[in-house]
This record gives sequence, structure tokens and C-alpha cells, in this order.
Amino acid sequence: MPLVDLERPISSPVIMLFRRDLRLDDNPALSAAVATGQPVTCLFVLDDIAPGVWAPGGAARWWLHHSLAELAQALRDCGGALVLRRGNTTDVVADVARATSATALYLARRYEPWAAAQEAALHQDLTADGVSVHRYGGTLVAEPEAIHTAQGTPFKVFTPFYRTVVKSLPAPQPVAAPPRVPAPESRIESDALEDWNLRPVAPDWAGGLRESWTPGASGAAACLDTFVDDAMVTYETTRDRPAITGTSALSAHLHFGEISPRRCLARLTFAADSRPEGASGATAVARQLVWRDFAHHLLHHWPSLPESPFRPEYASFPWRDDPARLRAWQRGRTGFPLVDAGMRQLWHTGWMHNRVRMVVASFLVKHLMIPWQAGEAWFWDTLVDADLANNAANWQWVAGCGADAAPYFRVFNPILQSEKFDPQGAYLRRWLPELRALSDKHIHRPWAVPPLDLAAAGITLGKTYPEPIITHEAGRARALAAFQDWRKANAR
DNA sequence: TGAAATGTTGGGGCG
DNA sequence: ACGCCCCAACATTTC
Repeated sequence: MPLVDLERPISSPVIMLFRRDLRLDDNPALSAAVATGQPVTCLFVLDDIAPGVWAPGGAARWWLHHSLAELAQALRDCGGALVLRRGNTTDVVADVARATSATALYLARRYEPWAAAQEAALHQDLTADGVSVHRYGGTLVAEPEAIHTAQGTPFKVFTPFYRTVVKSLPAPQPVAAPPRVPAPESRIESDALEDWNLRPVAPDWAGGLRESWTPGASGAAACLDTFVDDAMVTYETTRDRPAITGTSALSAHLHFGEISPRRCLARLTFAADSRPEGASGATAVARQLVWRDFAHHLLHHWPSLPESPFRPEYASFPWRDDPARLRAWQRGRTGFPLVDAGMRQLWHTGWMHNRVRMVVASFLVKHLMIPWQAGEAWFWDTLVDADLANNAANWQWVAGCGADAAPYFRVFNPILQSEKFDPQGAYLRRWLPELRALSDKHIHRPWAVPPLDLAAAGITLGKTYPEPIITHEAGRARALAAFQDWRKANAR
């Protein structure tokens, strides 16, 4: 044996940096780290101090706690260990690399502007220290570099983007979880998850979250199973019914990377093959996964997406500063039952049905003319699935200033939407107990209920339930007029 | 992934 | 029997 080999460490451990890929299954970075045959230091860094970071809100932090707890257990079950550290990611990883004599770092890329900058810094600092950096995908269906127009430019319209993804994609072949993730013999120090205080203590407002969700990879897999078994076949119609569990409810699991979109696609494809009547539902939900990709591609190519309108002319749109109505919207006290039910579902469970998200968002930016960024910020603070790319792209879509956006004059009628998608008022009654006694006919518009019926239902408008903070007709007319004036002024 | 206003058509009541 | 009107139902356009 050549002498030089004796000078090398007997083993050269590697680091797997978990970020938003809190799973073992179909995790290409982890699989590559394990495939080195070396011991793997699994690391998660709580880094919400980096510049430009949108620090996670309370609901997302609660979810993160439980997701990390499950990841740590899953790693223990296969011979591994998860090291938790807090601080600047680059500094922490460099420290851990020195402490473990690591020669390589594996990670899955992210798409937030600050995260991309962080990856560049990691690459620079660690390479200088003699640590090779290996960056993988796996978080999206397709990487931004792989999808572009014939001219080589990024897509700005969803449908051609979708077609290109479908056309250029091989059948998804998820990578199975490694059977063992061998930890180094000498352990390095880890923070205790409890000490991070990701969960609320006093007051403990997380009861609604606990009732609603099972964070973690096993919860994610169960969620997908339930969808495929129960909802997939009728997805196209029941997805719009907020009183029904008609959607996948995978958003937060996907956000934290507890399940990969390719794993979802593979499962959907298999299910559609074995159950032809479910094929159209499987395609429709797969399309939603591609919307998620679209948002991430947009953020990748337009890093200012969370702050600035994609269509720059909207910077001069005459938005209104209206703190009182913003607060009424946030607290579910607008006087429009579907809007209020949605905002209360959000507050209680950290999640809102997608159809209702569109209605409440339209109400904020059109009827109230409050800047979309205010809605984006509230969703960011309260959603368990708060995701920089999805949140920014979807708010801009509703506001009309985004890529492939709904035109500004497309105003949702919160009453019609309510009657159409919650005809029996089941969703309204679930979240607005004070309106429960109203009839199916009356519950969508309490302000128009005859006084005797109101009294019989125990309702005093302005006391037990708010008067509408604006009428639909006035809000709609004001928004359309402002839009027309602005366009005229803009055309000059 | 909209709604409202406006236009068109056709059936039925009715003088 | 006929023409007129009303209006629901559907289609188109406009915001």
C-alpha cells in the first residue's frame, strides 16, 4: 500500500445539510452523501438572522419543530443522528466541518434569493477550506435551468411552462430512502430542539394546529395516501368545495420537503394507471404541483417577486392605506361570511382552502384596495405552508400585477362564491358559530336577512356579527374606477 | 381559477 | 289565429 494513504484519515466523513428537505425518501443529496460510504454528519441550522431572510412566522415555526423531531427520530432509526445548531449557516457549517474533519458537504438547493446567496457563500468558504460542496435538486419537479422558452428565456405564462415541463420530463423515478445513514463514531454537540422554543408556550395558541395537522414525513405520506384513496377521483369538482376534504392538503408537507413532488407524481401516476377513473383527477392535481414549480422558477429569475410587482407599472397603482379595514380582514370581521370564515380558518388551523384564499385575497386587494404585500405578510405570518415563492406569486396573481395574472377587473363576488361553493353553508357554520342558526338561503348575506329571521337566529348585526365593512357593489365599483383612472394616467 | 351588463332567442300568456 | 309583450335561458361583451 502506498505510503501516502497512511497519511490520510482512515475515514473522511461528510456533512449532509438538511434545509427544506426534511425527509429521507427521494432525497438525492442525502442519497449521494450516503453513497460515499463515509459516515454522515446530518446537520440542521436554524438561521433566521441572515440578511434578506423572511423569518418563518409562528405557525411555520411550530410545524418546523415537529418536522425536525420526526426527522431526528427517522435518522436514529437508521443508525444516524441529527445535529442541531443555531446561527449563521456558513459559519456553522464551517465549524462543523472543522470539528468533524469533513471533506465534503451535501445539500439540496433552495430558490429564495437569500438562500441562493447563502449557497454561493458556502461554496466559496468551504472550497477554500478544502471541503467539496455538492448541491442537488429534488425539491421541484424540474430545475429552473431545465425549463425555458425556445429563445432561452424564462417562461412568464403558465400554460406553455406547463407543457414544456410535461414534455421534457422523464417518468418520475424517486430514489428510495437509504436503509442506513451511518453517523460518525465521535459525536459533536447539538442544541436541544426544545431550547429553540419553536413552539408557543404562554399562551399556547397551537391547539388548532395540533388538531389539524401531523407534521413530518410519515404524516406527509399518510396525507398523500388519503388523497389518492378518498379524494383523487372527484378532485376536479370537490377541490372547490371548502366544506369538503377535496384537496390534497399537502402544501405544508411540500414546503418543508417532508415529501418530494416527484414522489407525489410517481404515486399519482401509479394510482391513475391502476384506476382509470382517477386519471383526470391525478392530472389536475399534478398540474397544481407544476404551479408550485412555476412560482419557484419565477422567484429564481425575479428575486424581487416578494416585494415588488412583477409588472413594474403597478408600482404606481393607487393602493389605499386602511389599517382599520386591514385589521378587520385579518381577524375575520369583514361582515362577509365567506371571507370571515376563511380568515378564521387560517387563524385557527394555519391553513385555508385554496378557493377561499382566492376570495379573501381578491377582497383585500380589490374591494379594500389594500396593497397585496399586506396580505402576503399576513399569510406569511399565519400559514403553516408559508412559502416565499408560492405566497408571492399567488398574491401577485390575484392582484393582477403578476406573471400570467388575473386581470385587475376580475373581481370575485364573495357572496356568489359562497353560494356556489358552499351552498349548504357548512363551511360558514364551521367557522362562524354566531351565524349557525341562519338558513342555507340567508347565511351567505346576513345584512340582507329580514329582522325577524335575524332575531330568531340570535344575531344582532354590529354586535354578534359585524356589519359589512364595505358593500360589494361599492367596493367593486371603486376598484374598477380606480383601475380605469390609473390605466388612463399610465397610458400617457 | 370572474362577474355584470348587454344582446339574442324562443316559448307561452294574453288581448 | 295572430301579434305583442314578458322573461327566462343562454350567448356575447365589457369591465
